[in-house]
Amino acid sequence: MTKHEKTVLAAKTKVLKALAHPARLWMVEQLESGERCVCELVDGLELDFSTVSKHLLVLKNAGVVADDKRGKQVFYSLKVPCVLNFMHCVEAVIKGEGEGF
Amino acid sequence: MTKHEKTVLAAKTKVLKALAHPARLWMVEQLESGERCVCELVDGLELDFSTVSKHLLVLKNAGVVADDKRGKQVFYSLKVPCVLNFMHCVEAVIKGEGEGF
DNA sequence: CAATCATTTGGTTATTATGCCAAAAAACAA
DNA sequence: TTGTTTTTTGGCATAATAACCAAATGATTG
Repeated sequence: MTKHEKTVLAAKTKVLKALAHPARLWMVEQLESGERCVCELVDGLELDFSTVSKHLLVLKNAGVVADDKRGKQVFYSLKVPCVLNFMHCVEAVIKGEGEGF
Repeated sequence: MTKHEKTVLAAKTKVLKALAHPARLWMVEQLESGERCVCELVDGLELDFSTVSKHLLVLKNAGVVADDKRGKQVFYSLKVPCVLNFMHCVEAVIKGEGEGF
């Protein structure tokens, strides 16, 4: 494996890791229907404000979401909606349909 | 969030976590062009046989790959090829194309 | 059966991730 | 300015991952 291939692999992995946590995946799914402020996400999850904030940072660093501060609130939005298409495939895995898609 | 929603989320997360490691993702990509025995995957990665074997177990438990023992060798194959479609989206994230797909 | 090859399992250690609390910032209101 | 609201940051304890080595298993060959 070349150095470049390793770099590409690491970059892909970073995105996947960002999505690979229930709280983060839930937030990404919420953002499918539009932006949300941090407080709305905290309400949905049963986690500390600081914890949610850190999860959002992980998603942001991976390039999955964008943040926009307006007044006292920070609104997060989905930068790359295609990540959710994938979930249909994942659902196929879950249902054990195999060979799908 | 209902108990059922949590269960679904955990199942999706399991698949994503399985893919979210460079060695495992690399192996999945290799399997795109057909089954491979463990030894072939060990050759490509610079990892111990036992480490590769454990990574394959993670992928198997997540439902992403299937194993088939034939003679002394165990062949792994991709159960759900659609996981690779997703990588096009991930590549869009990496390139910072945003808004893609 | 003994020896060998391919793979898995068990155990240990190092690194990374997660969650909470407390405190700092940033924007606004009084 | 002082206080209030919203979010982020720092620190710490605990849990989950990942890698290696050594040993065990399973299938085949001599």
